[in-house]
Amino acid sequence: MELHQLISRYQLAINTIYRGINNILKQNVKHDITPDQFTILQHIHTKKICTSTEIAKYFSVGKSAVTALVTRLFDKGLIERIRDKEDRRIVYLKLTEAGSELVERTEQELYQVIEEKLDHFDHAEIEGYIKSLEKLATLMIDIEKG
Amino acid sequence: MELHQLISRYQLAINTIYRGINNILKQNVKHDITPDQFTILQHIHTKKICTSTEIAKYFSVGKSAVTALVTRLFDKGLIERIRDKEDRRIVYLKLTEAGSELVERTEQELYQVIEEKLDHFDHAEIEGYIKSLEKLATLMIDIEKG
DNA sequence: TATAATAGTTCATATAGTGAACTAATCATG
DNA sequence: CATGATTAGTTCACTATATGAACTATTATA
Repeated sequence: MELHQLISRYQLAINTIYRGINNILKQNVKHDITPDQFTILQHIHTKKICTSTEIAKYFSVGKSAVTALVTRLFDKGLIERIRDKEDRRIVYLKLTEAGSELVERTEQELYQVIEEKLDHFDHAEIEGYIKSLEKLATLMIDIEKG
Repeated sequence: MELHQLISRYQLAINTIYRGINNILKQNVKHDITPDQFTILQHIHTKKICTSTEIAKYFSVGKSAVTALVTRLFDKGLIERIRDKEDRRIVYLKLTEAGSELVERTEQELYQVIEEKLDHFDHAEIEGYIKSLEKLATLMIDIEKG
């Protein structure tokens, strides 16, 4: 099997999967925010607290894009900006009570939808696929570093 | 293993992988087009010929978004619009000579970059991951249908 | 033939991205 | 310790992509 062909199959598969997930997000992330905004909220939620620069690096976008996005979420009352007292350049981002609730409620809704859909399939088989995915993710990180 | 936890791991892995690919695209798709535009060109290239409506359905976006994107590609001389003679509502989209060349050249460049990176890893192992990915893609299509 | 449906475009508007120029704060070195 | 470099974040002008409603033109159908 040629690497060339593998890459092409890989690209097709990953696009199909990603489109599928994105559709599930589009159809189920309600509450007046976009899928992108939800992704950022989710990121802050798992990190508890973080900065714009961290988000920009993690998602590989410019800092100005993050400022704009964060401002929209701030205006909706979903995150707060807290200045560091030691280093006053840094602004920490943290979910507000409303933001946490929104993330948790939406995750629950998403899980319910996905679980219903996955219930017809063999769980052990699915777990196998996901382990492969995780190894691929590790490989991707290795590739990006070196 | 709970489904809930599996989904969460899945989401993290797929995001990592997708971000990685997107970065490779961003860094390597030159030639004055965006990654989104390249994706559409690639789609038309594999289909040989298709319509705006097909693209809109495939990528789950509105027809007006496709019109805008196609217009940009048309203005760059990368695709042509051909009216159906039987049904004059339909406009077929096809790559121009320049468009085909751009897709093929860019794919070659991408493959070269990725192959270099993958060369340090076990090919059989990678093939296993990709087979898992493909099964997951099939599962995703099943989920979307039913 | 009148009415539905379909393919695609146009328009107003919102979101998300870039990169350059900027402010403010901190670091680092001669 | 002063000055220059670096860092964090914002602002601005601009572009790309997305939505949905209203529209034109064409074809299908009852």
